[in-house]
Amino acid sequence: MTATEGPAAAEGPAAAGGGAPATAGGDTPGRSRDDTVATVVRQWRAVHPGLDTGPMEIIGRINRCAALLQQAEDAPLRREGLTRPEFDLLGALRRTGHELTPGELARETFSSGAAVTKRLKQLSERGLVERRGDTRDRRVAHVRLTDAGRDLVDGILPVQLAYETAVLSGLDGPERGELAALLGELLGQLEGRLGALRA
Amino acid sequence: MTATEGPAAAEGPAAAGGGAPATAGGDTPGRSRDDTVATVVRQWRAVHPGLDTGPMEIIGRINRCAALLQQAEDAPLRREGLTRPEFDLLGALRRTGHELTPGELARETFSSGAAVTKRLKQLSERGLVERRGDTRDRRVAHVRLTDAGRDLVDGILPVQLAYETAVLSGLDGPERGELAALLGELLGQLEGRLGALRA
DNA sequence: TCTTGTTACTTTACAAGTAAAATATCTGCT
DNA sequence: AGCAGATATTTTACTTGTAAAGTAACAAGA
Repeated sequence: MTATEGPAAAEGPAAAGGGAPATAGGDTPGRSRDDTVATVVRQWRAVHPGLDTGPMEIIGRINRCAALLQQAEDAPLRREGLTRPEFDLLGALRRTGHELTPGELARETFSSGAAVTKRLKQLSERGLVERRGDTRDRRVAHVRLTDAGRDLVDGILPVQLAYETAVLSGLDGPERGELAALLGELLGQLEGRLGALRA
Repeated sequence: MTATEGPAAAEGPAAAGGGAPATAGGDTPGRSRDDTVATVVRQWRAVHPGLDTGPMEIIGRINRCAALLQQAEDAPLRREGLTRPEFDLLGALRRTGHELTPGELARETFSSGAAVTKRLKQLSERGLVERRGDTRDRRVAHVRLTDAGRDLVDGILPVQLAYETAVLSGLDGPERGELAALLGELLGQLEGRLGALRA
């Protein structure tokens, strides 16, 4: 984002900047609840009328949504004494269905190796994961869920999904589909191209 | 997100879950770059066929996009020796155009008061902000940008916006407009209703 | 005027992540 | 065999955020 769209500051007016007005849910009845980003972008435009604040409308909102969603969704996890990164780690083991090495967990989980090391230590102290050394290559470890770990994940997952469904219930079916598709396209591009941009 | 959509783990298939298929840019020529979330959701569905993984497609992607965007966009800021939260704070002062109290900065910036206190300390040591006590109420302080602070923000902002534009260039104009509108609607709902849900 | 409650901000103790260095082990070549 | 360079993971030192307590100052009623 431009200036202020971290989890912290926000940006941009309603739907101006980018391109076309909303396709589907732009100006339906009770919809247009003005979001914080709209206000922030308005302020920026008043101060710097020349700048194209379009990107703020997307990036600012993504960041702000991510922050709010995370805060909200941490609740069910905390009830079970897990942080999200911890749950992500356990979830990676659960959904792949097999053992993973710390390195694979780091990649799967988009976090650093050092962070994974720390989490594994805690999770294994809690009896949720177990590790075993590779017999061929003694540098590598293999991590697997214990029964308790698997049960914990399986118990939380439906609750989380139900909670998420409730959180998204403000959008109707078609809107959710559109949003998912657009985000998927953006994400695909970001994942494919960001390395290049960064260089 | 459900299980794994923090900045860490991801989720869900392409566009299935939610509702309608993509409105505009669903299956155009070279588009459908498969994103990580799609893979993750596929894995979850294989393990738990009964669960509705729809929310993952949105929430997982928002989180992942936020993580990638943040990493990418930190670059221009770091060049100037700022973290994003620091820039957000300076930006809040710049875009409002007047002094703010620490408390207002915390609200404007969506961060805790303690965090603002720390940042202000560092930023004023660097000569980017100044503080003065309120004469009426000696509990409150007023923070303002120094000239150096203002120049720094004004110098970075265009670079950031240009960078963001480049990052979003994978989407065409109408898609960007749609995405901004949908995110705006979601965010409006989240900001208005999350407190209620949390309760 | 005391004193109770609130507000504004800061401090402290602590949890968690990161980058860079450290360890240990493997691979391929000579 | 022996060594140079890669890999896999952990360790260390440090940064930053948070929650909770602490400090200071205001407001309003008894």
